[in-house]
Amino acid sequence: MIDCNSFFCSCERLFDPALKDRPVIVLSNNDGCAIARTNEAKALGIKMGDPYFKIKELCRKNSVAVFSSNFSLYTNISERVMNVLKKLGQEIEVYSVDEAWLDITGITDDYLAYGRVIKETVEREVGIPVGVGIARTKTMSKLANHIAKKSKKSQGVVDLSHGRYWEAALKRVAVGDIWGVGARSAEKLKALGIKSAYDFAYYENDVLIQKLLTKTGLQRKKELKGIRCFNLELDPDKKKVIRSSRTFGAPVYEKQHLKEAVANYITAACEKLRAQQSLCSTLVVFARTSPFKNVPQYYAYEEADLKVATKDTRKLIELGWHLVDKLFKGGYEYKKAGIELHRIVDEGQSQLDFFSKGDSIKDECLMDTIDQVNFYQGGGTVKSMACGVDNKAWRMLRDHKSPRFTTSWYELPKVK
DNA sequence: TCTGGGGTCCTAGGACCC
DNA sequence: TCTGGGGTCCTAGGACCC
Repeated sequence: MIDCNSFFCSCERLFDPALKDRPVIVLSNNDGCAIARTNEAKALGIKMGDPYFKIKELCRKNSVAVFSSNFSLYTNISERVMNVLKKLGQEIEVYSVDEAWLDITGITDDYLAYGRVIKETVEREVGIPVGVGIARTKTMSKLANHIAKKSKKSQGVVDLSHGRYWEAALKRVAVGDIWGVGARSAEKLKALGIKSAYDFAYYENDVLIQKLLTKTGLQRKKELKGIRCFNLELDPDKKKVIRSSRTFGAPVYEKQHLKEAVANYITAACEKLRAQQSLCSTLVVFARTSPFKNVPQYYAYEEADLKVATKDTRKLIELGWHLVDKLFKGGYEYKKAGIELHRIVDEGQSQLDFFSKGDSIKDECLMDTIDQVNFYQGGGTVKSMACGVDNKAWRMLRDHKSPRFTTSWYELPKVK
């Protein structure tokens, strides 16, 4: 298991060496809360998910470098990391933007040394620091990675593939830090006297564990003892749900603005839908007021089915607007809206309807062409007028965004 | 003024079938 | 006195992940 350290922050540091040793944080959309922190920032007491307005003063006093999230940059750097990793193992499963599992079975007889090679290679070729955890199962390698992050002595690489440090490792990790054991499960286990990963692995009543934590919970327990239950997923499944939602930069009061936002979200979701060669036949639209604000609250949710599945942005926008008409109530401060595409099926496998038509060849060609134009000319070059022109009323706030150094010709770093 | 976004898997229970 | 047995599909909600 290879995991990038403070990934988003490390991406920002990559293009500004002066940030080395300085505390750095990256904020969520709308500059809402902290979603990535370097160790220096963690040491200042900044927690994951802390609202920015609450820590602003702390950041100013300690000259914390603050960034809005810059996902085009992070995604691109992530691809580079994964490409380097691919060359270093037999098989790879990219687990998230900053994590991957690599199968290094039989590549070496010294896994610890090879782990260091992996770490050094990524750092040299991409410039992103990583931690490496090596073990026989996914759950154990996650645990090894967890220790690699915490223990200074390990220098970022921990090998638990042999028995030597295995017990000690289980004893030093709290049960709630096991991959897949969240707060709720940890609480239930505590009631049984299980505190460490070691207690968990050696708890004798498997039937009770399955009852409390379901099948996957028991599988994780087995994995701690080296019994493999989760394999590398080399061919990731297509998405079964595609969601797009945003908090607004400013509250929205007008139906027309809500419709614009919804049209934009549908556009983004449909691009993903077409990219995985799927169709969908259920659309969900929701909108809500801010639960943090002392104003009249309203949560609205509507869904509708199409007779025949589609990937045509225009059809779904039309349906989406219809749903906004149904759910909109005036007099509320809308702070967030979103859409979901459900009942997703593969192209060519959708159920036809005797009386209604699916997407025509012409529709499909139009969508393909728009996707290609937007790919080569930049997102949003061609879009539906339904998406609005300036979106000023509700657009996201991003006051601290770094340039898209690696994905926009206009924002390339300058060399003096 | 002010608190993110996008996913997956599992289970129980309802509804239905023969 | 007193009404079987075996199965599937779907959905909502819980829990978890990054």
